[in-house]
Amino acid sequence: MIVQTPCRLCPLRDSGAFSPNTDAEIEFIQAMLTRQVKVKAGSPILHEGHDSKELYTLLSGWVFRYGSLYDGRRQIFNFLLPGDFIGLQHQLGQAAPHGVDALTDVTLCVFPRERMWDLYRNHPALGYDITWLCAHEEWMVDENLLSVGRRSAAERIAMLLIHLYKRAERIGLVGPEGLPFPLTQQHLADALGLSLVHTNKTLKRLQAAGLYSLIEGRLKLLNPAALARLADYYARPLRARPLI
Amino acid sequence: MIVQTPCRLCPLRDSGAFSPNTDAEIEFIQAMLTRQVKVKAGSPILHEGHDSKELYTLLSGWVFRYGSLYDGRRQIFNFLLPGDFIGLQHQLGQAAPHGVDALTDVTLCVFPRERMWDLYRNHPALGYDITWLCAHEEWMVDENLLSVGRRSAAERIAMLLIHLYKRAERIGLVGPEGLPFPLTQQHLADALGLSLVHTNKTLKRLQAAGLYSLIEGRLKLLNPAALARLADYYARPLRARPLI
DNA sequence: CGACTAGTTGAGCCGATTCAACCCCAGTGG
DNA sequence: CCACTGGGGTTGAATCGGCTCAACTAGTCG
Repeated sequence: MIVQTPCRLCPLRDSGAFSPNTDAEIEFIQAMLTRQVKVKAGSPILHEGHDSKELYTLLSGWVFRYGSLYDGRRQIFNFLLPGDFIGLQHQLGQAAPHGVDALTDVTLCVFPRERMWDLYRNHPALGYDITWLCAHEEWMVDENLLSVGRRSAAERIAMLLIHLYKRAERIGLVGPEGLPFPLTQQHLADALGLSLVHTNKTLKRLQAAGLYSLIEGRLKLLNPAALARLADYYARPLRARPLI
Repeated sequence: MIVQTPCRLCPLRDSGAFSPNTDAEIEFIQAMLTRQVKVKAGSPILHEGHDSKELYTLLSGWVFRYGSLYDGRRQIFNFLLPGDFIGLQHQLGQAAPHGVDALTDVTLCVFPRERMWDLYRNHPALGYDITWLCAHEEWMVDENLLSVGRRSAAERIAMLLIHLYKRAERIGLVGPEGLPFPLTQQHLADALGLSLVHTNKTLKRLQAAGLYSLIEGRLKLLNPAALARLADYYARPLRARPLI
């Protein structure tokens, strides 16, 4: 498949959420990019237990990372939004410790893993950025672990809704009608460490309490303050983040 | 405080668990090292909500990383053993999203954060290694999240015991009497997302079933196969890991 | 000798789970 | 055209794993 837009004109960079790169860096990224691929909603991107020779940047769409147990119990580790980087956790030649599935139709920028080394050598700033992205993702998993380990069902839901909303807002995904929200209740349950039924009931309770609305697949936070209080959510100062 | 041993002779490197570095790299690390510090068991190393200008490599002792909620509920994200790197998640000038406490008496190698940039520029391989360490730590948090989200109490405990034991074994911490095990039941509970009381009861059940023993602070896995089955644990192939 | 920390154990309760229906809607194929 | 199917969502009932409360032991430290 042909690359539609050159990295220089990457639509993500317009959102203002990402830190600028030098022309040389962008050129290098462009040269490293082997192709773009589209993946259908619901399809796997990386298989649990297989290795992959590629890394991806999520250009558009939603994706989630998960692990599972032999009997099918599944835990979603985190959700990835456009601009996020996929595949760092996989050591080359080693089985993937987790799976990655497309939540919506998705466009990916594909990078060969063996070029990574060139990146670190030729553009140390980009190497630094990749570490940043990795640390950032770990922070998100930490947050989720704190939720699953110590928050009640309602608190977990509040946290997840706020957090996803803020992230999406940052990259310009929130329109006047709210945020197009592709998660099913099963996804929520799997991310929160809850059962589907209990997720549903708690969701309804929060909705009835007027904390949020979800109409025609669009999420609105009707009472962000109450949600934040419930979740014990603190907004971290927003700053530009790297984009590879 | 004076640095006791030069990095070249770092005792950790003898365990065979770490990948070798070139002389130039080790020299660079040595030059970056500002000092070594000792921290008493139970003392904080990084404060939740404060920023730090330093990074650390854990030279000896055990440490844990945690987050907490306004009312004191605490979740331990992971435990760090000698050779692990501390402080990546903190953005410079940004409040730490988590705290790090010493579990035992601890020795740390201290690196100034502002030298990181030099490291990436002068020794891209070391930059690559740091990314590796970060990805590895994220993987451990993933594992823990899978436990807390989807495993039963007994399964969680089995998983944690095996995992800690294997990691400690790898770096030569396991002696003929077993593994010196510094965690209290409160630590276990906080790591597993369980209450102290329930952790205690489940622990006793597993012990009575002959799966492990913990005498005089030393852990032995009496029935590793049964533990692994219970936890749905798969050993990943062991390979040398970077050490900074 | 308190005072404090870590561990142990029982009783009762509750949040979350499982099981089981049922609804709505969008495909899809006869 | 309609019957059938499957995915997503909703709801009630019964159950249970894990929680809280509470009391008690053993060891250690000043």
